[in-house]
Amino acid sequence: MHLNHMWNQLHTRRWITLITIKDVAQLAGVSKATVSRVLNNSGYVNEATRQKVEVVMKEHQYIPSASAVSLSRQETSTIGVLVPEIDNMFYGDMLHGITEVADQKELSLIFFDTQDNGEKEARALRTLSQQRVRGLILAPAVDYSNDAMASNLRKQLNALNIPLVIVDRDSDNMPWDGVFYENYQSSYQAAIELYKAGNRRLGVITGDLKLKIGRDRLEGFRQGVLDCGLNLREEDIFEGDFLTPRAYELSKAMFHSGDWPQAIYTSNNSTSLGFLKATHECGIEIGRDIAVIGNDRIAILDMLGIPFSCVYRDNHEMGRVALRMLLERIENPDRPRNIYMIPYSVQLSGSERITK
Amino acid sequence: MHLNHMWNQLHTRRWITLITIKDVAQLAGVSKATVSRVLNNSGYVNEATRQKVEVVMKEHQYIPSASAVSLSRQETSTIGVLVPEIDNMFYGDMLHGITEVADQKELSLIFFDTQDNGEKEARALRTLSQQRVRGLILAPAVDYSNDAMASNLRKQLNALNIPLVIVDRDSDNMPWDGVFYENYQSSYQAAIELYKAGNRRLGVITGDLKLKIGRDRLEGFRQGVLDCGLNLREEDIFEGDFLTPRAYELSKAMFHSGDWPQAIYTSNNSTSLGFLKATHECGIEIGRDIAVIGNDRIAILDMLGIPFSCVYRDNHEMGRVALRMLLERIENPDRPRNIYMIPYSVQLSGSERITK
DNA sequence: TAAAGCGCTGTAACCGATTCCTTAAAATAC
DNA sequence: GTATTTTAAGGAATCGGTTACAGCGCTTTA
Repeated sequence: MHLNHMWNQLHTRRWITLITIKDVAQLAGVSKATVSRVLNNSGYVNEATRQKVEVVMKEHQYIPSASAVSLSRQETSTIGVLVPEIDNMFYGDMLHGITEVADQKELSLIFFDTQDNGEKEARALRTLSQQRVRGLILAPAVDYSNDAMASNLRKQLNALNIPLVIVDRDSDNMPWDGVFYENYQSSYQAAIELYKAGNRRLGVITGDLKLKIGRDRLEGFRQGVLDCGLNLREEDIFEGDFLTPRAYELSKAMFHSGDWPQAIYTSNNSTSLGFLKATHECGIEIGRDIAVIGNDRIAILDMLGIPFSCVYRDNHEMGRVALRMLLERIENPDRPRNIYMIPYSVQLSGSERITK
Repeated sequence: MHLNHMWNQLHTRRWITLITIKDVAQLAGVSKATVSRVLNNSGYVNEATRQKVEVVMKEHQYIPSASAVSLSRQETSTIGVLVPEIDNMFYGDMLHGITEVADQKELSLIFFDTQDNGEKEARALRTLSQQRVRGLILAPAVDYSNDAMASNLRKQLNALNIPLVIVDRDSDNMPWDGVFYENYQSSYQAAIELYKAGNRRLGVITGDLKLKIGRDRLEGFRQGVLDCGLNLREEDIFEGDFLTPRAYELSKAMFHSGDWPQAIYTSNNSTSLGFLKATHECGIEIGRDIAVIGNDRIAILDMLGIPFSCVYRDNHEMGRVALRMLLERIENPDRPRNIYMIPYSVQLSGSERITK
């Protein structure tokens, strides 16, 4: 109280030099070591001494410096989180799940948005490494087994040698833990559902096929179509990139061509939106002119009562699981690689069927 | 390369002790000070020496510890970001804007989701203070001039004495910089638009009136109604909380009552969604049974071609402005308080009018 | 030719914590 | 009453950087 006041006087409006452990020690008439023991509840401290120190700490609002603690303990209590586009609801939900667990475990999160850009991802990794984060949750921007940047990024990640959980976007032959989604199976299921609803000519707007997640969704769907005794025509495969604008363009072109599949599978939420935008603009009516099933749920559509069938997973849960898994890895660095597959759910609303 | 290898052997699968400045110095045959000079491009360094050091750094993938740097420099390069609910698109967009600028300026973000909870906010502030963040962007969970928790939080923020920008949610008599939105005026405008569209009995689903932002939107709307020569009936003011479930309940009750205003103003995006959900469930048709204008744009509705008129601002821009403002404050702690009002836009789509 | 200045580098103190080691007093055992 | 253990607290090294200062060789200037 008194000290703070003095400092305020000295450098008004400047960065206030916060009170340090040394100050607390002096004010309480003990050594730094003792204050540290009080702080961490470690070792022997006489009850009276503890009280004395605690009073001083409270009175002066002592807050230990995380940098100093990290430096001397040789570890931080921050977790890195890296996602490709935070303005996609999917990652918002996931991040929410992560923050929930982080809050419980008193961890801080350092956050990066890589904007689907491999170079930004590399930069972010470097920064995270400087920060000496305790662990990392990574939703990669690129396919780590494929992309041109990949080998660099892999090297970087290996060099970091940090507890790591990959979320959402799998790559082949990765040594790291992961929380993924049954991309193949859910997409397979999407085909089945479209078939069961009576559609016989099926199409798909794919995601980015440079990503394994994109290929898996296409191949799962394709296999589903085949197993229904149908075939997936080449011209009914529209190669997208998981983003809205491209899906929109593809869909519009498709409708303008005048010839399209009875039913379409859209590979993620952004793709679905692009598709829906096009249907609206082209005067196409779902349930009359075309049927659709999407990957990813779009909560707003449900609220509005707009029928939109989908296969999806719990994004929120995905975030929670990811951080929990990371913590287990941190606890036990030697345990074998762990992969958790978030199960998919099917939500049928009628949009997968042509009724009119 | 060689060193890393050795370490890998020693403690396999353990946290690798990264190479330090001391190691680099030794390997390059110079002192720590010289390495530091190379690192920061400060002071005199002979070109040959610089080369030598840089080679060693590159070869051994030297990455300086942020904790050590912060400790000795007495400042960090991290910014704290605190939002009430990251799974609301609004904050996702804002965060995106923030990350954009942070990336340019090579700043790290420490992120917290307070879930509209004052206690979590207090905890987060404590953690941020430990982290000695360079500055803080805060979208408060509570009204700092009103709420029961407020005085504690205010005290805490004052104690932190950290460069601070408040975003989105204003409070009275706050000494801090802020980036806000023309809540009063935009809501006033909403009333005007509803009037111009021919509606004469207007209603509102408010936000949380414990928040200034909620009160401003209500009062702006009320004044607008009055200035149109109408009055805002008490029974046409539905007191919500900015969240979807409550707005949904209120709207449903309103429709069940059989008597409702010609036009409704919904106070934010979540409120709009609750309202829309209710209209759908109750078989109410917008444009026939009721007109609506919302605060906040809902991008998906535009894509789907669902008419939804609104007053709104650029959330993305809001994030960018906030961080830029924060950086200016950090540069110049003595400058007078700065407030930026994000202008509002009006988007009319027909939903503000009853045509059938 | 001596003093001053410049370019370059190293030594050592420091930032704010933790922790090992030591010492001393108090409590307990024999 | 002495030996041993337990409790309590301080001194000092340490973590990995930054930076003020000193020193040295060489060039420039009076």
